[in-house]
Amino acid sequence: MIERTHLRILREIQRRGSLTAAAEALNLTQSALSHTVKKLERQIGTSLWRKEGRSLELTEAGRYLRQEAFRLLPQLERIDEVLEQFASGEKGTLRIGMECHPCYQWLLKVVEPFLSRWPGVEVDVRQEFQFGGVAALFNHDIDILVTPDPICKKGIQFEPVFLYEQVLVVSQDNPLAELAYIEPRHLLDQTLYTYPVAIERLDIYQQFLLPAQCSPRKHKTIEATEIMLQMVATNRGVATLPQWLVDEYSTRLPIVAVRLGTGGIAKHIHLGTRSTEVPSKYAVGFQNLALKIGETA
Amino acid sequence: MIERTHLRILREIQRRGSLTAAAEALNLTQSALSHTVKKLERQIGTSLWRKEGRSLELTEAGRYLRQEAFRLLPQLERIDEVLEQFASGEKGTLRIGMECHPCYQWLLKVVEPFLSRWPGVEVDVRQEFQFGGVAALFNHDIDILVTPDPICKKGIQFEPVFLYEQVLVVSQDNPLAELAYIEPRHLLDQTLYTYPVAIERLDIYQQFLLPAQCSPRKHKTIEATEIMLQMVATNRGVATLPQWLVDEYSTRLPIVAVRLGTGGIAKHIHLGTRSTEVPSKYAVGFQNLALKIGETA
DNA sequence: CACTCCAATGAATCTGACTCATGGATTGGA
DNA sequence: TCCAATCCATGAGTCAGATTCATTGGAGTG
Repeated sequence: MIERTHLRILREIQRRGSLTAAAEALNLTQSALSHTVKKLERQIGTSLWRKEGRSLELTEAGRYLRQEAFRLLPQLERIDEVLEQFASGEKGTLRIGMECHPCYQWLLKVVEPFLSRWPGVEVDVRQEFQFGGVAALFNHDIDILVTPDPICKKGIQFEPVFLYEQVLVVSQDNPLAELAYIEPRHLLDQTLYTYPVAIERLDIYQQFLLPAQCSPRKHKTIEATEIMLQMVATNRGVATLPQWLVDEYSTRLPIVAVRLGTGGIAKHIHLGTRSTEVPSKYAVGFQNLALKIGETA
Repeated sequence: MIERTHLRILREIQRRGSLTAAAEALNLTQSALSHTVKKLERQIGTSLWRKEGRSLELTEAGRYLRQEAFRLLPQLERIDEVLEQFASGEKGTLRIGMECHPCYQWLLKVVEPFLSRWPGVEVDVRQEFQFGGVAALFNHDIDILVTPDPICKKGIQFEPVFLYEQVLVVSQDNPLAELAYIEPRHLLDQTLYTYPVAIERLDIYQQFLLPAQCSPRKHKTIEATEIMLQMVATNRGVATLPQWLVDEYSTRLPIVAVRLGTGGIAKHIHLGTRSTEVPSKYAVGFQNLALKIGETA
């Protein structure tokens, strides 16, 4: 069985021209190399060198093996390098799970500087979880969970990275646009657009409408943010979105953000990670970037 | 440093699904494998598996290494195979040196069955030697020397493989064609064609003309046998060639072979080899084939 | 002929790969 | 829920084989 050392010996003897010099290059004694070579030749049943004067000349089998050595050794060395990168945290894949629709817009802002800071790292964003984001974290399907609803559980830790206010978006033409803040009853005759998720996960219901035992005239779900806002802009209904997200669209669309209730609805984007293991360098780097961007926003 | 065993472990754990099963497949204890894996992980500084329940799941670095294992191991195993072929004598290159021009025709008859008998062996025929065929044998430039003039020397052995008669070739129109045998004086008014080699190596001079102190009217050299015989056929001159070679052309060309002297000139093709080393199986096979074909001819 | 360079070899040593014995964790079934 | 089975981890001890040391012998060189 040809081992890596054998290939290295072949290559080094070729490069240095003599067994003695090769031994030195390999940090071995001449004797060690001679023994190893003899053993290899005995093992494979054919000689690889023949003595020519006081130096060595490769046999045909030896020339074949030398050729393979020069071909394969760089590949093995490349493996070492790549593994080193994995070990140092320069290389890898960061799998990010998303549990809130608008978070995606925010995530894009973090991913961009992240990718240029960590050129060896792939980013993989997943949004559909059979058993929820926390389970996906547990199963190692993702490494970081982006969610506004941290579910404290053993082995999982959450860290808030971005504070924002959830607001009502209405058309400039909507009378609600004039109000200082919205009360639940204001929505009684409005059509409400939301992302298609369970009502339990919609803050507008949980923190605003249900406590006041109100409900909108109609509730429609839309997947795409852009289209949802176009519906709002043309005064077909109202929607709830993060303040910062509305700001981004309000220059292009005739929409207005209005506070929900007197104090507004405050939300935090949290990053969830497994607390049982040491995170990769780049995962930590991602969290730091997320925090930094959360502060400046 | 990734070693071949590491790659084998990666592959076997993948194939068998568990470390214990892989250990069995590799003729090792589960403990040995566990130790080796741990050591490897410590060495490269990153884990390759993580415990998932009671089985192992590859990490990203592990998946990378597994992929490389499945890519590289077959190549290493191929090397083992090829070296085995070299060792068994199924594979290699037989380098044949030629010292006589007409020998080439004879050689072709041997090479053809040789190539089909030894499919893994390359044949390399060389004809130009700076310091002669024997030196080429010594320098390992060739493995077998085909020559009619064995030069006994220590470390080289010769074996006769083919006996033939050297004859004079003349046109059917040439009066010499009627003779039972040629005497030296018959060539005094003939043009003699030979291959372009030193006169010392031409038997027609050494064994026939010079002893009788005769020489032909003209001596011209031609490299190609076919053209030489066409010159002879059109009665532009005469030539000396092996009997068997003339026989092959005499059906197509109006030429006749005539014995040189009363007893003729007998020649042997010899095969020279190095006596200091064990010849490869296929070299021995070549000699046997040469002998067999020499007998049937 | 002396000297240098290089490889081969035998004996001694020492590293590290492997085994043995055992424990802890997980899983499936009674 | 408990038991048995399965799987991996770990520490201690063993042993083969890789390596070194010391020496020899051959082949060029001046």
